[in-house]
Amino acid sequence: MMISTKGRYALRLMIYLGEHNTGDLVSLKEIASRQSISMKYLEMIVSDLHKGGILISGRGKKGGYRLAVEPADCTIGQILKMTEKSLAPVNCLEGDTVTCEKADQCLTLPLWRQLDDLIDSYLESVTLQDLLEGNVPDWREKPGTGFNQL
Amino acid sequence: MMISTKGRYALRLMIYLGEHNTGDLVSLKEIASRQSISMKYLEMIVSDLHKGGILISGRGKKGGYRLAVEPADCTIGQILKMTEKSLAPVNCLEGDTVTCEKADQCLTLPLWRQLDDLIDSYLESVTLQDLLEGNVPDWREKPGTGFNQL
DNA sequence: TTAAATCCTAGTATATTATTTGGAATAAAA
DNA sequence: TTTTATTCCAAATAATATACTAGGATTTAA
Repeated sequence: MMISTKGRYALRLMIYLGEHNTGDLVSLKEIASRQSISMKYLEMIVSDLHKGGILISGRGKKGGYRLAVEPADCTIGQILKMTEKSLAPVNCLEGDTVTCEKADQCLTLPLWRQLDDLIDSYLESVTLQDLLEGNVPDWREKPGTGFNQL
Repeated sequence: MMISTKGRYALRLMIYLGEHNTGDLVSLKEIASRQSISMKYLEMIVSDLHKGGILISGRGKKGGYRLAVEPADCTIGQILKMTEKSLAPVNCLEGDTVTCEKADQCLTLPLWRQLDDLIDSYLESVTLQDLLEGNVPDWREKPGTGFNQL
């Protein structure tokens, strides 16, 4: 499994805020109880998203969070990259450069690179808005359009 | 990371056997030393591949392993499914059926299904022969052909 | 001044992955 | 027939990563 509960919770949180995108702040307490997620765990997740700049927060009583971006401008890839350490399908591709000394003779590395690129491209092609609308793009559909046209 | 060292070692082992595909048996000792992998760890991996029917083994002195299939008929997806518990990108999709009670109202599930299908399709589109030739298909190339035509 | 919230750091429990240990069974070679 | 080199099998342990909790400081509206 490549995407942990942390990333999945982050998505569910972003969806919740997208569904309650009125301009008012929503408290973690509310989200935690509605989504049955530990509030303390959510705090850590929200912290990542806040630092990533896609959430606006307000402290003190009546504090909480709201989206800092338009759902249509926020990709799933962006969200997951803020919360997951890495989206790479293999260890070899974590970090910016491949450190393995056998990299230049490795017959599998090109495979992992392709897979990594494929996954990243797909996740960057889907937006929060798509999820909110229940309109997740089908990668098989309409060859030459949408994802296949990237 | 979705693919563990176990799966990566399995691929490297299959590649080694593909490169020494003479009909003779190759011992784990040889593979372990050439690939710098613990022999005892390889034993477990080879056991999975053997049970999966893509290796032929011989016991006793002069024993070892060789491919039971043509490299062109053996997909990377097949190999990885024999060694990895699951190739699913999220927990939710492990096992045959989705057990989550909120599955029918989950706005993220369709996304995970698409991603899972995309990954599986790509890994099933690449064969051991492709890796041996250094010919890993580029999913972006030639829209409507190869992977894009699936 | 109180209450309800964010914010921050660190600790712990759990699960998964990686690897080792120890040996039985088999078969070729000496 | 004994030795040696191998596969085969089950279980134990070590290392790492993930999930979650604890405790409290800070902020702000009521």
